[in-house]
Amino acid sequence: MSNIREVARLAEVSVATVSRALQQPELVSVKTRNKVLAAVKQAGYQPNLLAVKFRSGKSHNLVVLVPTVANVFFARVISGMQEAAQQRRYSLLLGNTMADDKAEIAYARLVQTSQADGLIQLRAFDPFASLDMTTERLPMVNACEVLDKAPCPVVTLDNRAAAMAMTEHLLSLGHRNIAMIKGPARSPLTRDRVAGYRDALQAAGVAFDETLLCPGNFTLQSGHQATMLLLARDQRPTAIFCENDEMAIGAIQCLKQHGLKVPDDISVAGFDDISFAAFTDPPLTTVAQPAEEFGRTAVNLLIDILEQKLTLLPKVILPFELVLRGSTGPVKTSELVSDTPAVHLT
Amino acid sequence: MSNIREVARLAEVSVATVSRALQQPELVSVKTRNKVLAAVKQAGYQPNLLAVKFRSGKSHNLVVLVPTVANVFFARVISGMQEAAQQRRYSLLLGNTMADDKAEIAYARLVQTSQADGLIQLRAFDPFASLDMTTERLPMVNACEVLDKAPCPVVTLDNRAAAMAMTEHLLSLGHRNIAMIKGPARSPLTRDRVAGYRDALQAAGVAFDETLLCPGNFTLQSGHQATMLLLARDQRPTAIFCENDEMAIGAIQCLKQHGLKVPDDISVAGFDDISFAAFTDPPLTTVAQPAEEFGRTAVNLLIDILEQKLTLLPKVILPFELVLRGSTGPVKTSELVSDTPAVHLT
DNA sequence: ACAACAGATGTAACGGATTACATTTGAACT
DNA sequence: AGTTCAAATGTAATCCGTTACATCTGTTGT
Repeated sequence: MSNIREVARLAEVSVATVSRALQQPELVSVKTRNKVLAAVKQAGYQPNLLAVKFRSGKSHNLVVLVPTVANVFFARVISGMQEAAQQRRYSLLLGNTMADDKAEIAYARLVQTSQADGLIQLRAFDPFASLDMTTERLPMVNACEVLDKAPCPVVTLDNRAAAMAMTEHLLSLGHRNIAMIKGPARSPLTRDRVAGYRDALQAAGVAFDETLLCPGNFTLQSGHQATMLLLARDQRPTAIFCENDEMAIGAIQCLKQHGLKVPDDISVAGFDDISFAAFTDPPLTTVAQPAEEFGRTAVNLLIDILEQKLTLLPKVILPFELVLRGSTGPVKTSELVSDTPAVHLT
Repeated sequence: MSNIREVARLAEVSVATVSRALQQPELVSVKTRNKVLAAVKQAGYQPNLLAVKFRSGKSHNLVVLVPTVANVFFARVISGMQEAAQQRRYSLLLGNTMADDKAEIAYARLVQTSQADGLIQLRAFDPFASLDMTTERLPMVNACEVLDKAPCPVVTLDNRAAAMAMTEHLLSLGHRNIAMIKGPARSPLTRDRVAGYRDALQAAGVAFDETLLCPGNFTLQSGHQATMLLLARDQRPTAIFCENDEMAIGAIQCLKQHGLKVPDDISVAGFDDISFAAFTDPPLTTVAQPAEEFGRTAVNLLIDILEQKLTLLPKVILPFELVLRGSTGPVKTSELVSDTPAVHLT
């Protein structure tokens, strides 16, 4: 690979002139510039950007920590990141961490060792916290699943309000016996969605029943399994609110396998509005999140920090939207009579 | 950030000794090593890997060009890549290119400018070909959708045989009027799958009908749209073979919306075996591809080339598997009588 | 004709780690 | 004690582009 000295030799100028001709063309004469450009062409010269990065101390890389790219929602977030990063001439180093703390800490080291300038975390975990930090805090943005008191800017959505809105929708259809299939117990995201669900129940004067909360892990399978448990109950729920669409799709399949009709027998709602949500049978009622916008915002925020265009650490809250499709419907009157004696007796 | 000189000063040794103590511990005395390690700790020293990479000329980064990460199949491929890359201590620079040649060429420049050591392309396009190459060929591996005469190792699957196998399955169920929803026309992948489909028809003595080939673009929507066109025909197909699962899911939804039963009225088959395939109603019959294995193999191959563990350029062909689920079934006898007079008349 | 000054170009230091080569240290042996 | 040799360590060059500073060239004004 030819280097700048080779070009300088061919153009019969100094290396400084070559560098200037390519960086700030207005600083060299037209004649020299042409000579240099000709030499560049002749030598097939490509500046070694590893050298440029080394000298400048900036890698122009961003680490992205994703619990799993196989999740359709995260895939959309990554698309958005990609778009923003490309526009601002940064590259993304992808870390598919399977939500493993150790793996995330290993990726965080890319920032510590100057291989990346900053990090975007899509999970409620601070990988820098466990790094022996003699230095100051490294640049980071936390998006989607955010830490309660993140030491960095966050991009999130009012999960509590969103879950409340969806629960209110189900309540308005007459459902009183609403199950929720949650995410992993420790996640603040899950906690907030459960809180929103409880808010809505409370506002409607419906008693909260802890046993209607089923653990899941955001996969199709876990939605299926949780639904099996719900169907085994003495008193079946009339609606199931899943914390993401994958689990909702798993739930719908389980219900059908047991000969139940959605929404006639049981309503199902999801969260995220992945592309498949509009293609289930019936189409899935869900909470739409602006996934790509999450990605774009997180990247732009991080780059703003890196380029010092930002002084304070903002908290961006993106809007959600209730998408009502066919998987939720009014509770059956027969259900009210047969399955919920409490209502009948009052 | 402290550097190696700082550590050398603290440990009262030379920078060379510090470097050796950290790289090849057997070359320094135990006493010195301990002094150095203490100094490293005290200084909070982290080697600047940008400097290491610059000096070594190896970035230990690989560019991955993906048409779209939002596609579930590619998401799985990326997971596999990630896994292999991490094991061999490489990082992945993700390029979500939307199948845009210009974007891909831009990413290819990362390799040309030493920011990445090699490139993995998941599409049938050579981004290096359009780069003014005074130098030799840059390291690349082509996987999944491969070029006909790729100037590099490829990892692929016998798409022709796979499509033939699935078509044979449909033929064995009595279907004679089998539509195919294709991918983009120019893709060799699509061409091969169409060829396999034709092979099977020919072997079974069934006439090939060009109008049964519908263009699609691998999205849910395109599967839906193509199916609309098929349903508008005078003579409806009794089976639809889609070149990926997303399109098959779109097709199933469309059929249901028109009051048709799958597979009783029309059978549907897909390709890829994405996680959602097992959760459709009915579950989707499809061709399983070892997606993660594609990713792992591509990465390992590329790294082998980079580390010169490979002399010739191999072509790896991974196995496929027919996954028979509920979306395909025997053709209805009534169909044979009413809808396919050609069969009746012979 | 000369001073003053801007514009163009060159020289060399710099960034941080690695490593070839040179030098020192110390142990083992006669 | 002196020689030999291996082990340990140090010195300085190197990777490649950028840029502060120095120098040179040519123009303008008096």
